Amino acid sequence: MDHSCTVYKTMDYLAKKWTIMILLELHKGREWKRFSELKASMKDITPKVLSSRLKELEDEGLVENRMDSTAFPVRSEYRLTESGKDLMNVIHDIKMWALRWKIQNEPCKHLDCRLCVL
Amino acid sequence: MDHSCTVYKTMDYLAKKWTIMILLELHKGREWKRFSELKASMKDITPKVLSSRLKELEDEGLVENRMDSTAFPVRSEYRLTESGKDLMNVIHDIKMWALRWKIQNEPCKHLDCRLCVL
DNA sequence: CGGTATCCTTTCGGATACTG
DNA sequence: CAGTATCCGAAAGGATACCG
Repeated sequence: MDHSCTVYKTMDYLAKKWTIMILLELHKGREWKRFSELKASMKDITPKVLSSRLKELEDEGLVENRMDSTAFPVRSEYRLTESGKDLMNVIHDIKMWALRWKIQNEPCKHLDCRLCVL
Repeated sequence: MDHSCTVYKTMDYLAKKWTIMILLELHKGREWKRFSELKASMKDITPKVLSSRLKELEDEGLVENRMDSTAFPVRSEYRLTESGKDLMNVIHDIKMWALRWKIQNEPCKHLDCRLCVL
């Protein structure tokens, strides 16, 4: 397997567990979201996984973080970058493909599919 | 994590190791490709993984198989279905996104990026 | 040829406790 | 609050041998 393939590399982190959901949460509503807020919005995600996904997405340039260390407790927030927002269009294309060819699929349950911001 | 999300489910099998490469191989050149031919074209893939990926893709309706059991040795061939071909457009969109935002990436090495059928 | 069966290593992610 | 550290079980995938 060749990890130099740009498509492969992209899929590789996008498909990790929770990644899409995190992007989705960051895409909804207000820009900046706190760690605890993200955690609360995703039932069952563990802090370890959330932390490591956010770090990966930062490394890939899809997410940016700002921190206020002077505050106590420390305030840390995340949002999508421009490339992150643009990626949501691609994810939308994936959804459209799926709806074109997978009509027999059950609608998503964790979110109302019609309200899904994807 | 909710496995009812159609986007998540799609990403889930697309990002498995070798899947994209297999789709790419099926997308190139002649329609029907033999098992051994696919295997030979992907250095290092094991028969177990190739077999299981092809099965997943068949289950998802992206790939179809035809077999001639009367021949000896048995002749088995695979090709993309219509939805599989359509998915290549989505994969192309992913590539375009990556090229838009990841210009600093090294070009792919396993294939000449400019010749890549994606 | 076109796979399957078996074994084994590595990676992933869940659970939980802890800290500045 | 915003993570990190540790431990653990499950699952993925590589290596290899084998079979109709």
